[in-house]
Amino acid sequence: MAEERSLNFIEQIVDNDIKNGVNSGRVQTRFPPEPNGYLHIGHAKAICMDFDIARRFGGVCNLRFDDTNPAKEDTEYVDSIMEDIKWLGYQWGNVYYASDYFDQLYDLAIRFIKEGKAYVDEQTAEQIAEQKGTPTQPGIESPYRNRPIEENLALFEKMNSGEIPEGAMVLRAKIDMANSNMHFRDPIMYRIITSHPHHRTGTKWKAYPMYDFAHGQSDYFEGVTHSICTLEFVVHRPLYDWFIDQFADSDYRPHQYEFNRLNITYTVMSKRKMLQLVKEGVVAGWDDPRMPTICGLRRRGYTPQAIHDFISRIGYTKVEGVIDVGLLEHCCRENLKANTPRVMAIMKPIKLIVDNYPEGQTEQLIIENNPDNPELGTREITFSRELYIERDDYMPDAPKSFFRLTEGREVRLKGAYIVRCTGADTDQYGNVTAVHCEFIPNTKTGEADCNRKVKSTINWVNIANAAEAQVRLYDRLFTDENPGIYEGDFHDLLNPESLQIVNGVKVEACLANAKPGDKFQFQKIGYFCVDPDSENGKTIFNRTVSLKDNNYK
RNA sequence: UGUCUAAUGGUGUAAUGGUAGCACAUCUGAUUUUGGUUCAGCCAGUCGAGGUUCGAGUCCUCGUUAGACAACCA
Repeated sequence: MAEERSLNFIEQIVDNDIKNGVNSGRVQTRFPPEPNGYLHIGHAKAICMDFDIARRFGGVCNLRFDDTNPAKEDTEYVDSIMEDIKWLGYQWGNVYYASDYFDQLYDLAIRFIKEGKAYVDEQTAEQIAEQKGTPTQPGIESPYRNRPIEENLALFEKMNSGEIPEGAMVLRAKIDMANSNMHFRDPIMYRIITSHPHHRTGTKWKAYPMYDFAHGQSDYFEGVTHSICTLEFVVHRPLYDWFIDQFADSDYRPHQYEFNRLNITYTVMSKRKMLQLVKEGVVAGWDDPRMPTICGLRRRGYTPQAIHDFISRIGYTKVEGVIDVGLLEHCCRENLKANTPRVMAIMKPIKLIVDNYPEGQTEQLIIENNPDNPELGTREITFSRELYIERDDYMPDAPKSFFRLTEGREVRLKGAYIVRCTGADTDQYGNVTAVHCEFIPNTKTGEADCNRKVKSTINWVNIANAAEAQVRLYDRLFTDENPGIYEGDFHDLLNPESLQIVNGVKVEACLANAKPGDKFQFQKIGYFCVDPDSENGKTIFNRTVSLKDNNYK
């Protein structure tokens, strides 16, 4: 690659840190998902950042599950997260869990108490919230703030032994109730959770650390140098640094950097809303092809390459914006274009009878799988007197701008003859039941008259050996460009036509053997991927993305 | 009426004090055995006002606008 894109702002920081010998010039990152949902394309952006920084600067990226809230977390998610990261093409150095550090964090909390930097508060959540103040008003101190150290120690131990019920007490850092940064107003370090066992430690612990008391410490324990996250954590950074400064015993420090999270038009990128869509059955599951989850995109037919291309094009900055979903689709087409066979599928079939082609006769034609990529080879298709074509490819009394079949007009049947339309049969209601045509001899590829000019080439499949398929046409889940910021109920914005199922689609015989995950271009229609729901004899195709919009239709 | 973060074509991003460039989208024309692709072209931008400088998108000041933050979530 001759042209090298410029470094993004975080890569520049890492580059400078190495030059300046910060943390001995070491680079260590981590991807820290909470195992409480499936990864989505926003996570993919973070994954690419964390892993690519490590790869590019000769460091390591570890996987760390931020599992400090047993009420929300589950091993189901751990497994899917690992699968999705691997699918994107990355391999972590080590797998860590924040829960691995529960002992260390507990000891650290005790140290904070002993140093007079933490206290047990037994007010209700509401009282604590009230005393927190507002951004423009300082908070007020808890009446328990100056409890003797020995009492704090004893109560904290009880918080974790099960003697104190959930919600009755918390451990708070004693910092500054008037700080302009709300996160410094005596943040909660530990809370009690007894209603849900932890997915790894079971019921061993009753008190669990909060994010702010766990994340930075975990980074420190592991030796992370660059702790990269999204912009909403900017306000947490001073606290991240503060906690570490209280106990760090060397010059080494992890540093947090933040980039803009990914928003895409016509979709939501919040785990909470996605979970809601799944639970309410609005979509069929986390891997529903309409979901922006990694597994959803995979099932939809997106490739890791397409996702990487997309991520590299959108870049990393500190500006919050919304990416046009059209860019994602562009990257997908771009990747699939040369890598998928192009086949013929007829969505709304109507019979085409070639009246001057002998009844009972067939011929095998050789057709390229992808004219843009000869490596994909060729295949055989069967031509005969009776074919299926798209109903929309015939129009009686068509205007001049219609390039396809109408009485007297000629089109090419893709990979076969040029035919002239001679008319159509209609039923008693005037509906077209079959189209008639005559083929023009010597117009097949390579034959004498093959260069005869026609306005259009249309798709067809042979009736006798066509395979039948179900096609699932997916569209955007929301009708609004930015459903994420809609103030009302987001159900209002759901697109009722986000899934359209088409049965009775006629496809080339060769597709009868297609396997889940196989990808094709249905010529003139779009890119399709075989769905795992397919059964023997009933192939289901998901539309990954349509071809760019036609001028006509 | 707090703190923090940011502001470059419609959208996303680059230019690291020295020619404002790229991509997507839109539109136009050519090519095409996909009304796809490809190729060529058009349109279109530094939030505002001062200042520093030979020179400012970039540095400084003051505005304006937008977003984040007041979970026992992460």
